[in-house]
Amino acid sequence: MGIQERKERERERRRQQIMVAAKRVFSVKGFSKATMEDIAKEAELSPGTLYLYFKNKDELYASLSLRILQYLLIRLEHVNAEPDLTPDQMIESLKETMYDVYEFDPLILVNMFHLQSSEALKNLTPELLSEIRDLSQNSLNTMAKIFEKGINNGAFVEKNPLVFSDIVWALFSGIVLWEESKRIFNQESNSLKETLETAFEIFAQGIKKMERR
Amino acid sequence: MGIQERKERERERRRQQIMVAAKRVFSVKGFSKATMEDIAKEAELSPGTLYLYFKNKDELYASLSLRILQYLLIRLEHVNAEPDLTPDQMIESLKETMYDVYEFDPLILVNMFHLQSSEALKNLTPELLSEIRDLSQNSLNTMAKIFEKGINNGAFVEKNPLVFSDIVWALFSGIVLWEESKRIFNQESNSLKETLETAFEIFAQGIKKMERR
Amino acid sequence: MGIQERKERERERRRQQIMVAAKRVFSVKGFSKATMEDIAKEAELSPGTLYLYFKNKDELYASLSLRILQYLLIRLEHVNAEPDLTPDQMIESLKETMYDVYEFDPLILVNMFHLQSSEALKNLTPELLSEIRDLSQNSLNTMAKIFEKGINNGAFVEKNPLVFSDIVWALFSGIVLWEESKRIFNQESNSLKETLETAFEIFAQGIKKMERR
Amino acid sequence: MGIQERKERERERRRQQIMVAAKRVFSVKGFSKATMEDIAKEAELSPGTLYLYFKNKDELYASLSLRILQYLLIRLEHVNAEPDLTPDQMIESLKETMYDVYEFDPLILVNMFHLQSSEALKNLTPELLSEIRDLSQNSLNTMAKIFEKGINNGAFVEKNPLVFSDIVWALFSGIVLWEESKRIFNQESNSLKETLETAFEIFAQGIKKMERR
DNA sequence: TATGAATGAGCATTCATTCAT
DNA sequence: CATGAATGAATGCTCATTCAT
Repeated sequence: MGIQERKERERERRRQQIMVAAKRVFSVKGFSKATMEDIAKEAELSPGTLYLYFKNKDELYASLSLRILQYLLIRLEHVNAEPDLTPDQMIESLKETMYDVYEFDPLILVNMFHLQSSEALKNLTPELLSEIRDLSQNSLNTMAKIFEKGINNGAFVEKNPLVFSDIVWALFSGIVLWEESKRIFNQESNSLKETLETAFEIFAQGIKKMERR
Repeated sequence: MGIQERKERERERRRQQIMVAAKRVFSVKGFSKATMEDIAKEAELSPGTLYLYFKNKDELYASLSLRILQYLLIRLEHVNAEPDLTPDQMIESLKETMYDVYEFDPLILVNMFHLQSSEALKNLTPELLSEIRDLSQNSLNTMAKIFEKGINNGAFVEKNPLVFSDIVWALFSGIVLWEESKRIFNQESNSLKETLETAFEIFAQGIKKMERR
Repeated sequence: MGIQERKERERERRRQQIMVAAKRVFSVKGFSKATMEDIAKEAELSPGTLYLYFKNKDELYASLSLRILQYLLIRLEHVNAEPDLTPDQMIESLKETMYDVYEFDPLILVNMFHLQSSEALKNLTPELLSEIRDLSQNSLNTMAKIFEKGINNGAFVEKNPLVFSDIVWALFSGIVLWEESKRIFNQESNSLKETLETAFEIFAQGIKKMERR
Repeated sequence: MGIQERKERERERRRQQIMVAAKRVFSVKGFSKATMEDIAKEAELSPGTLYLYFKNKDELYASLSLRILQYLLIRLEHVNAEPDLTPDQMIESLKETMYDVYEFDPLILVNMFHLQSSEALKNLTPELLSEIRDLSQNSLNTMAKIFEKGINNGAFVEKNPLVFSDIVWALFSGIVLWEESKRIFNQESNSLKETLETAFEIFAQGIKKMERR
């Protein structure tokens, strides 16, 4: 391993260290209320150091979203790679993927919609921006491929697979946000798992072609 | 009309004027990047005036959410009041309600999740907070009642009506957020209407009890 | 009584009403933290009305000091007018005057030193400013005359009567301020009356020419 | 000298630099009219820097009072430590202490009564608050001890030493305030030194037990 | 005269970012 | 590379004062 490579590795370790700290802080305080100093303290580094690894606060934030999108894509490709899934198995597999994404990073997902603000996008490097775009595009496409199979083999009603993907992702995001918001407003709430379970079950029923004789 | 009443009306008009301006500004900039001065300018008032009608920035923001929740509740109660809906009609009716809510205030809804931050809740008057709580509770309950009917007359599979309500609301929120975020990332996107249409259709299929002979 | 005069009287009544309210509010909150709206509410008037009777906040404040200075002068002239006081009676009389001044307006006196700020003086009309100057000058002179008598009839040690006056007034102001500040810091404090009593007793002893044999 | 210690020393220097600037600005403008930016400019620092060393404006202000109280206490303990003072020497010593306190910080003393506002106390850290309390308590007690000696050895009339202390402090504060206020109102004024001289002389005469043969 | 809604300058405080060490 | 003190622009909010009614 060359010295160059070792350095690169070391640098990556630091980045991760910062991102882990940032995730924790953003989760608790939200994007705006979290300060760079909070994050620096959590990472046991000084504020200045953060700027050696991330151009600015927005970029640090966006990098977190990148990470979860990467994880999502890997999981979806895994589902897609598996041959011979029955429709029910496929939906089940998607459900588990979503649930794992949630476990991987429950609160960042909630906050990921911070990126919606076109103001927030202004401070991102074009590279990071397009990386995020590509990743989410790829995730959607992979999901669409999964549904395409189902349609092709006659298991699913004929619909645009891309719309199916949208609905799955929206369903998932919506449920996470919704549960979270109910928790905060202290309203009785079914567990995320239960709601997710039911939602996907309903979804599965809905897209299965009912056999008629 | 008494002088008292006239004043009250005038005051309400001003509040609306401010809220309309605030909605526009928050929509474009998001909560944190929008300044009170931005909003004042948009409303063609001075910053100080805003504080005559809203205790602080958070409260102004929350008032916007209140408005849409009020509209939602009214629409849902309307659906619930209609007798003799077939399952399909009911789902159709819900879909239209959601779509109208979106038209009523497309972007605030996207941002409504700002309220999730428990930090944001700190600056709200308890009255406003409980009003928001009650409204969303009532909306959920009304939606649940609608599903209860469907379950009772055997049209729907037996499931907790409250979970159904959650899913509808989450589905809706999720789709709006998702479409919005795709628009911002410049990804090709199906129209909101189309996605909503399909999603509710799938949902309807999923919860209907299939008659077999 | 002419209509002109009646109006003048009415105007004076309003002024007094405002000053009474102002005194109460300034006493509780201090000059800076008291707002014109606070005072208006206390006077059951609107903020705008205050400005019909007082040019600005500083002037309203200064008018209060004027009132107590007027009261002080009247009392001192009374003491001076009394013939044939023994040294002890004279000091006693001064002590009571000071105590009554305190009772007349305990907290404004404490705050009267707000006027020391040369910034505060900038907003006063020259008339009001010179009125305050004259009144305090007169009070001092009257006090000095009282001491002059004591010196002339051999009862007091020979010293500049004006310095005596200064000391009396400073002693009094200091004690009031000091007691007040100890009260706020929750330190055990002798009652104002007791401290005043002792202080004047000491003062009397100090300036009396002790004749023996 | 360790690096830790050097930093601490540097930090203390900055604090002093800010306090010196603050003293100047508060003296001229008074607490409310002085802005943090004024002080920053005077200290040739930026506004933000002030907050690295003082929690807020109130705390910066209170720290000034602390300093003078510390100086007072040291001087008083010095007086108390000296053995074999005659009554006259003791009073002389107190007078000089007071005069030096005035020289040390003439105008802050005038403003020290800003702390009387219970509103002002709200923003202070409990630590600072209790430090101020303890210091003034100790100063009073030390002064009381000084008088106790005088009473014990029969030189002073028998009176509560604490009341004596109160009077001395009040006398001093009162004179400073009074001189200052006369200066502002452009009234002819005896010099502080002369008034102080006379006042203490009178005080000394008043508390001395007159020897009779 | 009296009102009180509206004003807008003013200010304390925060915090992302920089840079000398 | 790492630091963390310093920066200073930015912003929410206040309140003395005005003025149309």
